[in-house]
Amino acid sequence: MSGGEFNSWQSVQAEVLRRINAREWKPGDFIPNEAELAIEFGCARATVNRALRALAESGLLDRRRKAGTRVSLNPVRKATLDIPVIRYEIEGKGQTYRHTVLTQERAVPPSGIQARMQVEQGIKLIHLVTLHLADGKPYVFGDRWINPAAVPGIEAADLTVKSANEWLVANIPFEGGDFSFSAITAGPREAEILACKEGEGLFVIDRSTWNKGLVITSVRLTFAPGYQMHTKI
Amino acid sequence: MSGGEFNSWQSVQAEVLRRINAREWKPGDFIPNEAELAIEFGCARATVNRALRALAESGLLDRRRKAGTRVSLNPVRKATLDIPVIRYEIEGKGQTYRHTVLTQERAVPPSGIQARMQVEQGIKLIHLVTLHLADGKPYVFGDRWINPAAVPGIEAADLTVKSANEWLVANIPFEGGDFSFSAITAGPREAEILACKEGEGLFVIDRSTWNKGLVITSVRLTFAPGYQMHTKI
DNA sequence: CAGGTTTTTATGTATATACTTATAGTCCAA
DNA sequence: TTGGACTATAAGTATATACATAAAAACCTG
Repeated sequence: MSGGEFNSWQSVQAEVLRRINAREWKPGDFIPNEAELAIEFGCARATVNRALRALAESGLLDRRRKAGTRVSLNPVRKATLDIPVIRYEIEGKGQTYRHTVLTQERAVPPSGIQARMQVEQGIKLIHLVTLHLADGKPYVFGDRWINPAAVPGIEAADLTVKSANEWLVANIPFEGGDFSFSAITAGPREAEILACKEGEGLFVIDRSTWNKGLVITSVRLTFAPGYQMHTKI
Repeated sequence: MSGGEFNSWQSVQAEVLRRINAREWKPGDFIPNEAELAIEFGCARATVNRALRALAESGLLDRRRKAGTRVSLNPVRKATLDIPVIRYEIEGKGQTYRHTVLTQERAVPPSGIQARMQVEQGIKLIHLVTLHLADGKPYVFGDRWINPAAVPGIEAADLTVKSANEWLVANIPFEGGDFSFSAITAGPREAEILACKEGEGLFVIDRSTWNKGLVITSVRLTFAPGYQMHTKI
């Protein structure tokens, strides 16, 4: 034992990874505890802790107090994906960005939205339909509901200049958000707005964000055919 | 100054978050350095470091040596999503899981797969089409290519018992993976396998995983209509 | 003043030590 | 045999200290 050349948490992490990959430690196995590993690696326990904590965060190890650390049995892989602002996404591809507001109104939301946003029945919300274009071609359109009670200042904002999303990101802090990703079949409305055929499969992101218990906004982004969201582990 | 009640990195993190949300520190602003915050909060610099590091990892702060720490200008929100094993996903909903192998063959892959998997032209790979069912109904089907050179033992495995994915997860370590999410329009083949109508929008995950420079497997999962992938920030 | 060198500084990390906390396991009593 | 109390243990965290490292800023020098 006591190799003694492990003097950074990254090197400890690499060695632990190596052992997992080499199946010296198999899925489900308990690995030695921090104190033992610290002795073996010739470093402080805090260094081992740092390495193992990072691996646990990425889902490769399961750690529980008193129980110990084990190699994940069913490694629920955690992919982290960046939720970009659409303008940056388009500009990042070297295309020119433009957006137009198709409709803007105050209206009582349909019951699905009303429930999702947890507002009382009959309350009017801001309803905004916008189209984002890349090099002049439809890229994605957003059907968005905003709760004005949760967004001071929204009434005064000119959302034709900055998109609603950008305005909200810049002006309203938020605690969290729900995302769901799915596919829909293009109906007449989607086909017209996105200039695609009826019956095409379209990628959809539904998102709501909230702050201090209030749902700020709920939006459905419907992307033009061919859109891909990409990520790596 | 020197409030002095911040004695855990979580409480420091909460206070920093509060200041960001309250716009005491605005996007783009530099915040005081670790040493100053440690004095103000009445804790050790390591504690401040732990709190700020976590916030930086989640994308809310930008940190650079010597330059300092600032509130992110365009907070690229990072959502982490769990990539589940399909069986667990189905069983987690209380449904019964079953899977069938539709076809299994060794074949030269089409050029797209061949390029993606970085194998030489003309090399035969294992091609596997499987259908996963929830409560007897089609849930998702997988069109998978496996590089046998990267997967010792796959020839001997009986993939009709355990699904290919489960077998691979349990037996072959991997370093990383590419994921992409998109929507397709159901053609005759998809409609038949998934028992849906032609022309419906279907959610699709394309994934390849690799280890030691070799692409192990590349799979396209095509989900039955209505599938949603969910995540929170 | 351009270009390179040195200094300064804020974050990054390692370590020993001490204490906290969750909890698996054990023990005991009803 | 069950269920609650106790205990031992492994991870989790805080702290002071020291040093490493990247990079901005200041300083030369030709």
